[in-house]
Amino acid sequence: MDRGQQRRLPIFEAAMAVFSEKGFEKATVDEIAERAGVAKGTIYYNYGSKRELFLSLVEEGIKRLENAVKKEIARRKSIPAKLESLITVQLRFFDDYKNYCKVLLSEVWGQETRWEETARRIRSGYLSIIRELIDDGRKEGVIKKELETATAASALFGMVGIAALDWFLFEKEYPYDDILNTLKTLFFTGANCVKT
Amino acid sequence: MDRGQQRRLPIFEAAMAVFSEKGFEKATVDEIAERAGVAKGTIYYNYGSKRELFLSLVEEGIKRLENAVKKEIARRKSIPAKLESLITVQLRFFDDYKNYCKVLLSEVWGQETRWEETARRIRSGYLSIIRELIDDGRKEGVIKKELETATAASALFGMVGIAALDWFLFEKEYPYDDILNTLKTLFFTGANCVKT
Amino acid sequence: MDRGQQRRLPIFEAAMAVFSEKGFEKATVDEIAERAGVAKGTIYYNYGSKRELFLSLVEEGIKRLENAVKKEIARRKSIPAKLESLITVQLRFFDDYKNYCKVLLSEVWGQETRWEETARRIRSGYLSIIRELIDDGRKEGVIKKELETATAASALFGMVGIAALDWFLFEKEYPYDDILNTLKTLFFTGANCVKT
Amino acid sequence: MDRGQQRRLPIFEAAMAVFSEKGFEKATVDEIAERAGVAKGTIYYNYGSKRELFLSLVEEGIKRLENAVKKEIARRKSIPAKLESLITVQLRFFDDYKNYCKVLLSEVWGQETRWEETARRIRSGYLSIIRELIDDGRKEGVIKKELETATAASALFGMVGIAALDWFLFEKEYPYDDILNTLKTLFFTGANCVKT
DNA sequence: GATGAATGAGTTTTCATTCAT
DNA sequence: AATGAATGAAAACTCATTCAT
Repeated sequence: MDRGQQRRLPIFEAAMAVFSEKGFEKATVDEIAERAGVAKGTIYYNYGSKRELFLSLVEEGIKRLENAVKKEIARRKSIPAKLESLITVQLRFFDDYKNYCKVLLSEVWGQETRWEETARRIRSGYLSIIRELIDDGRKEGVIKKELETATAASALFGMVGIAALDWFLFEKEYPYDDILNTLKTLFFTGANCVKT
Repeated sequence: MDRGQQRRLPIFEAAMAVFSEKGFEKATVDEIAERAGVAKGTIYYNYGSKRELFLSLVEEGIKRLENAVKKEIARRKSIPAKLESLITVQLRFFDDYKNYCKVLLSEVWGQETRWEETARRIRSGYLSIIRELIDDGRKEGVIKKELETATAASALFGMVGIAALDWFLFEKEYPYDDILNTLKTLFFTGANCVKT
Repeated sequence: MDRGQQRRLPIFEAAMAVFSEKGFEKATVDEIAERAGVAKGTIYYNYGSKRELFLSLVEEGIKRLENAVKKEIARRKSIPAKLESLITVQLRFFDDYKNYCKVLLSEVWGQETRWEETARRIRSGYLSIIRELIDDGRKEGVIKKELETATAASALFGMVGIAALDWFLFEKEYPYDDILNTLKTLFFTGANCVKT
Repeated sequence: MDRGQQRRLPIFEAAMAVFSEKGFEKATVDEIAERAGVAKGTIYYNYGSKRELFLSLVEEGIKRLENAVKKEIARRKSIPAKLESLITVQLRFFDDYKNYCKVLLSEVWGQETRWEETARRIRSGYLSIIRELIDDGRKEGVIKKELETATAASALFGMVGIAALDWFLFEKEYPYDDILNTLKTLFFTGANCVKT
């Protein structure tokens, strides 16, 4: 949402809806225009091209996720506490912006050739937040040294993201808190029972 | 590969290549035909439509993953050992079929409306293997009871899948074995250091 | 330049530049406005339409050519002297207004259906000046009677115009005066050597 | 007319008609398709793009003109006779292919930026034939030495071309032979009466 | 069985023009 | 008088699919 033009908001929201329902290719500018209640030309007047509209959407979303995460992390002292709120925030974000996350995963994570630069920026932007936390944790001795940082970061993102999507999109039988707890337990202490 | 027609194999492989490079929409039947070294009509003769070709590809792939996993799992006795080989096999599969996995993630996971039935089948097909293992493990007392089964299954799939994709597609600086070990450690014992 | 509005001049000049660079169709009102440093609406306020702007440009140009030619012609007494200065003036005009002449040739001479009335007026306006001179010359016995007047007029316009364009747009290796002399020699005494 | 596909000919001819009536920009592929009696896709199947279709038209035309001229020139012995038949052939060509010539002049001569390479090739291709003749004539002493070759060549092309166009497109009151004679007389002996 | 020329519905994009301010 | 955001008709081009050979 770069500037305050009132025309951009409805377009932005219609675009989010259509892109997440249809994917980038199947989404048509006609439909976005119709849902936004503006003429097709207005979209081009404001965004230049379908691709630009899409990218501005993606950028905006990731910015929101990063901000939300950074804000929460700053509040916590210990690394584990920071990682815990990262899980909480990412899960909530995936819930709040289901559609956006679907788009993110399917278009941007999937077809790196087409969104090359944007994809790379998004990935490294968000993942490096996680990576830094894990790295700091390893140095402080609260995170296992034997974990390879980058892999652990991707894994954390993946476990939260995929679990969230599967839950939001397909199964809803068990409560939200169960997911959150399961993910935290899994990440911090693993699946194995501690032998006593 | 339904039957043994020699025409189908080159088409199948060309399709895999093109779909994974371009995604379903951007891939053209013309290009698949050219790479397969057959005429465009031949594709329609053998597969009926672009969509059918794509779906047969997806089905075949998931069948291979399921078979590989089931075979390895059958060899192991204990649940943890079975889960360990599941991680190994899935990681290897993502490495062997990077392109296919990219397609899987971006097209099938992303746009459930369009591939609805197929997507659902794939997800529940593969995920239910994991779920069963986890469930059995909980009953046997080797997997933590407090984990919600479906979430843990999705999380396992997601951590392995996303870590694998990030590694294969973007960063390759650290050895394959590090990933494998990191993922196993993470899943079984978590990231936290054990206090002594 | 119909009236003295200061807004019209910059638009007029920007339009000349853009039309001659891009041609009528490829030229956009947006670009003309930008180069003129006015808002798009201002162009419509002053000229009504893109077409009107273009035509006013064309009219103005041809008026200038006609005036220049008529003024010089009036200074000379003999028909040959008048024709000689017509060649000189037309050549200079094509040099001074290269861009305009390009537009004239490509848009107005080419597509008579679209500018019908204007094209006809321009052609007959300027050509009839030449025709009259040739006709008078024939009557006076200084121009060959066997020449068909209209053809000779067109030919004179064409030889000067095309030679000028080719020189201004493509080759510049030989001096301006050579062209002028060559054209005069050619028109008055022809290419053949006089047998002695 | 590269190959013998029967579909290309009607498209080629419809394109010639539409381009010469409307000019390159105003001509629509839809209209060409309709007039050719084929589907729009067929045009793209055969020519790749509107631009390519146009250029293939232009190339083909200039090839025909060059061939016609070269053939006639080869038949004559003396330079003046060769130049005379050049005039004859060019005039006839402009008559036979009025529409093509209109396109040639208005699009290719006019907007050199857009057809750059093609325009340059056409111009130098045909003009260099004329230039060589004039150069040879100067060396042999049958063409006036004081004429600058390139200018004389452009002038000859221009006088024949513009006179032809003006006649074919606007005035038809006087017979074809008058034009031919007028042009020959003008080029070889000039407009001035020989003083006796 | 295989082919590839032909099709036409569907998409993105452009841009002259309008009109409320 | 001047502006520029908004419009929507029009155009180039793509490509899955068909079908005569």
